[in-house]
Amino acid sequence: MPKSINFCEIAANVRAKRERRKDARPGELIEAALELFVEKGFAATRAEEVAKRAGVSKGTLFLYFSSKEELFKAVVRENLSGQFTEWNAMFDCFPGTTPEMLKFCMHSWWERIGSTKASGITKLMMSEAGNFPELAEFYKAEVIRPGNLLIQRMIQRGIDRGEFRPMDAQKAVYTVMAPMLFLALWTHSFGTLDDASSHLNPEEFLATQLDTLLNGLCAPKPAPAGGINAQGIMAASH
Amino acid sequence: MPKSINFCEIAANVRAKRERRKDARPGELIEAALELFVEKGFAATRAEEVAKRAGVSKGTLFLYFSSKEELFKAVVRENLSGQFTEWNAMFDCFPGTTPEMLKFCMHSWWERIGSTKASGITKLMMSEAGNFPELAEFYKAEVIRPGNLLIQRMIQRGIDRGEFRPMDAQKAVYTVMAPMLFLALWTHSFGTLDDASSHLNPEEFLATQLDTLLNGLCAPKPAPAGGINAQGIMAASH
Amino acid sequence: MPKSINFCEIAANVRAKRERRKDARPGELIEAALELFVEKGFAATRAEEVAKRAGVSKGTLFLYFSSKEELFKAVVRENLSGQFTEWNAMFDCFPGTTPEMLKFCMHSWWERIGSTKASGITKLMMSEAGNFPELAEFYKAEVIRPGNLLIQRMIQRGIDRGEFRPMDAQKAVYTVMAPMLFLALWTHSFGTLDDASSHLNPEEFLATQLDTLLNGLCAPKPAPAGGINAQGIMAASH
Amino acid sequence: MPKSINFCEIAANVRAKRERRKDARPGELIEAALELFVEKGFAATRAEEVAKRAGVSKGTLFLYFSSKEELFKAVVRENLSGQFTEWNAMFDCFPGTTPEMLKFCMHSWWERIGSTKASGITKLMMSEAGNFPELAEFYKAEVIRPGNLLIQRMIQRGIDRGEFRPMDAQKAVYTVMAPMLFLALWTHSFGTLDDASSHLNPEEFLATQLDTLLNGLCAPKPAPAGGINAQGIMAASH
DNA sequence: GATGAATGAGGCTTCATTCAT
DNA sequence: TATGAATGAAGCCTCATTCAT
Repeated sequence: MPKSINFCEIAANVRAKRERRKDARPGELIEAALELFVEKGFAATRAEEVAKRAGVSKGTLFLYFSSKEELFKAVVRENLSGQFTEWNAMFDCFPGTTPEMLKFCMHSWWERIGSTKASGITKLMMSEAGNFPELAEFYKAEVIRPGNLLIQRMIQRGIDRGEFRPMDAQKAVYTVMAPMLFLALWTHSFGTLDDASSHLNPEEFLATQLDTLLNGLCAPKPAPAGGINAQGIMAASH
Repeated sequence: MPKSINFCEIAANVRAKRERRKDARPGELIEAALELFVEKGFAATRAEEVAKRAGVSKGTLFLYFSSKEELFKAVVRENLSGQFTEWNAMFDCFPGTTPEMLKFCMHSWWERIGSTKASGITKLMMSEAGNFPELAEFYKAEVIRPGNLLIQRMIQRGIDRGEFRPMDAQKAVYTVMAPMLFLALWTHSFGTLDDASSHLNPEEFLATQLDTLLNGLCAPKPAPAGGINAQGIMAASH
Repeated sequence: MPKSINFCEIAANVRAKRERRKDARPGELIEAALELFVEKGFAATRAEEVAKRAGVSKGTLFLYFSSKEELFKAVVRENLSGQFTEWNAMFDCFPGTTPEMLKFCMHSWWERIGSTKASGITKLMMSEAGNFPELAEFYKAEVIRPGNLLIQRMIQRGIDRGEFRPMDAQKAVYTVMAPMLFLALWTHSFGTLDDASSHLNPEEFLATQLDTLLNGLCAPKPAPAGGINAQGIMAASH
Repeated sequence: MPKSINFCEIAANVRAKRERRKDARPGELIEAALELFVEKGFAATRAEEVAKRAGVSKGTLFLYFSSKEELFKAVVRENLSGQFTEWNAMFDCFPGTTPEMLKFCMHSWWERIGSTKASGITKLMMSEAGNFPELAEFYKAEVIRPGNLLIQRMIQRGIDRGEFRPMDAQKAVYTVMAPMLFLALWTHSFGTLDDASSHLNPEEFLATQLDTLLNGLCAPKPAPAGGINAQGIMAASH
C-alpha cells in the first residue's frame, strides 16, 4: 500500500473526484432550487440564493443552467416527469385488477411526490402558471398531459374489463386527480398553519378519497343483497 | 373670461368633486387590484397597472395604501366574509334533507364564489399564503374556520338524522371541500390554457363530485336488493 | 402685479416648466449618449454613465428609451436620418448645375455632420456593425440607403443633363461617398493622434477630393481653351 | 499493463510533445484571435472562443497572454510590418513610370492586404484606436508612418520626373490612401450586409479610383489644345 | 505546462416608492 | 388631494480571470 504507488489509480482518482464533483453539481443545484422554489415561489427565489444553498457561486449556477427558467424545468424533470416512464411501464404489466391499480398509483404518488418536497412543485405551478406562460406550457406537456393520459388509460382499462361502469373516461380523470392535487395544494398553503381547523391527515384523506372514488367508479356487483358500499366507505379510513 | 369666473365656486366644485370621489377611490383600487392579482399573481402585478385600471395615477394608489402588500391585504379583507352569515342563517332553517342541503351549498358556492372573480381570491391566497403568513392567518380565521365549521355542522346534522352513516365529521369536511377548492384552483391556473388535456367543465365536474360524495356519505338504504348505487354515479353527470 | 394674481398664468407656468423639463430630457440624454458613444463605443458606454452626464438617474434614462439600443437609434435619428428630409427637398428645387449641387452637398455634409460630433456615429457604426446586427440594419435603412439614393439621383441628374459623362450611377456612388466616410473615420481614429504623419486638414482634403471627383465625373467640355475647371472648384469653399 | 509500461518514456514523450507544440501555441492563438477580432470586434470576442478555435483551453490562453488586451497587441504586432520592407525595396528598383508604380502598389496592396484577412486589422485598429491609445501609437509607428512615407516618396518621384504636376506631396498622400482604407473598412462593416445598396465590387472600385486618381495627379499631356486636366486639380486645393 | 470548473464584479433592466409641483 | 417624473435598490445574466488538480 505505501510504496507501490499505482499511478493509474491516482490519476483515475483525481479524475473521478473532479468528475464526481462536477456531476454532482447539477443535482445539488436542483435540490437547492426545489427547496427554495417551493418555499418562496419561482419569482421570489433569487438565483444567487439557490447557488448559495448549493454551496457554489452565482456564476456556477449559470454554468449548468442557462437561465432560471431552465433551472426550474430541470427541477420539474428531475422530480415529476421522471416518474412517468416508470408508471407507464408499470401500467403495461400490472397483474391485478384496475381498482388495485388505482390504489397502487395513488400510494405510489403519495410516496414519491405527495409526501415529498416534490409536491410543492404542483402547488408552485398552479400559483405561477399565470405569470411564466412558457413554464406553464412546459409543465402541461411534461406533467399534466402524461398524468392525464395515464389516468385515462387506467379508467379505460377498468371499463374494458368490466370493473368500472361505462363512462366518459376523460371526464372521470379529474375525479381521480382532484384529491391528489388538493392534497398537494393544501399541505403547501394552509396545511402549514398548525391549527385544528386546517389540519388534515394526508394518508387518511387519501384513503377516504380512494374509497369514495372506487365506489363511484366501480360497476355494481352482480351481487347478492347489500351492495359493495356496505363496508362503510368513510369508516375504512380509520 | 377674467371677471366672470367665480373662483370660489370653482374651488368649491373641485373640492366637492374630489370629496365625492374620495370615498370611492379605495374601492375602485381594490376592485382593480383584485382583478389584476387574480389574473397575474401578486408579484407580477405592477402598482402602476392597478392605478391605471382604477383610473388614477400611480401616486394616488400610494396615497390610500402605504404599500403593495397593504393593498393586497385590503383586497382580501374586502372580498371575504359576508357569505358566511347568510349561509349560517340558511343552515338553521333549512327545511330539506341533509343531502339536499349539501347540494344546495355547493350550488350556492358555485354561483356566488366559484363562478365569479371571488374564486380568484381562494387561488390567490393559496398561492401567496407562504409569503404572507399574517394574511394567511387572517384568511384562516375569516374564511377557512367558518367554512370548516359550517360543513362540519352539516355533516353532523346528516349523521344525527340518520341520513349519513356514522363517521368522524371533522375528517369528512375535507372530502366536501376538496372538489370546490380544486375547481377554483384549476380554473385559475391550467384551466386557462386551452387544451383538451387541461379542459374541464366545472358544472359537470361539480355534479359528478357531489354524486360521488353523497354516495360515500350516505347511509345504506334499508332498501331492497340492488343497492342505491345502482343508479350510476358518473352517469348522473351527463 | 401684487394682488391681481393670475391663476391661469401660474398654472400655465407650472405646467410649462414641468413640460419643458420633461421635453428636454430626451434631447439631453441623446446629446449625452452621442458624446459617450463616440468617445467609447456602443458596447463600452454604460447606460448609467449616459444618465449621469445628462444629469439624471439611471432609471430616468429607461423612462424615455426602452433600451440602450433604442437610445442609440434615437441618436442616429436625431443626428443623421433627420438631415435627409432636408437634403431630399433641396434636391428637388436646386437651381444650379449638378457639379454645384455635389459641391453644395459635400459642404453641407461637412458643416452638419463631418465637422460635428455626429461624424463619430459613422465611425461608430462601422466599428460596431459586426456586433449588433440589428443596429447595423437600422443604420443601413435609415442612413446608408437614403444617402446612397440621394447621391445616385444626383449623379443621374448630371448624366441626364449632359454634365457628367455616361456611367453606371450606382457604382459611382461609392466614389462620392468614400472621401466623406474616410474623413469621418480617420478623424475619429488616427486623426486624434497629433502627429505630422497622421495629420490631415479636413477641408483641404475634401476640396481636393471634390476636385478630383468632378474631374472624373464630368463630361469633357466640347469647349475652347481653358475649361470650366480652370477656376479651382474648392477654392470657392473658403 | 502494470510492468510493461515505461513511465519515464511516457513522461518524456509527453514533455516532448508539449515542448514541440509549445512554440506553436502563441501563433495559433494569435491566428484565431485575428479571425475572431476581425469577425466580431474586440469587446464581443470572448476569450474562450479564441481558445477553442486555437484548439486549447481557456486557461492556456492566459498562460501565454496575461490579458485579452495583450492578446490584441500581439495580433497587431504579428500581422503588420513586413510588407513595408519589401515595398520599400521595390521602390528603389522599380523600372517603370510612376503611374505604373502607383498602379502596381495598389494592386499589390489589394493582393496582400485588401483581399485577405489582414485588411481586418486595419478596420480593427480604426475601431479600437480610441480605446487603446497605446496600441494606436504603436500602429502609427509601425504601419501608418511607413505607409505614408512610401506613398509620399512615390508622389515626389512622379513630380520630380515630370509625370505628376507639381503639388504638395504630403497632402496628396491621403488622396491615395483614402480609397484603400475606405475599401478595407467598408468590406468589413456594411459590405457584409448583402443588400444592393451596400454592395460594392472591390476591384472595380479600386480601378475606378485609380483612374480618377491618376487623372488628377498627372501632368497635362504636352498634348494638343486645352485638355480637360489643364487646370491642375490638386493645385486647386490651396 | 494544461485544463476547465469556479468565481464575482459589473452591466442592463424593472419597478415599488417618493416628492416637487 | 392628485399627479407623474424621478429615483435607486435589486435581480438576472455575462465573461475575464483564477486556481486546484
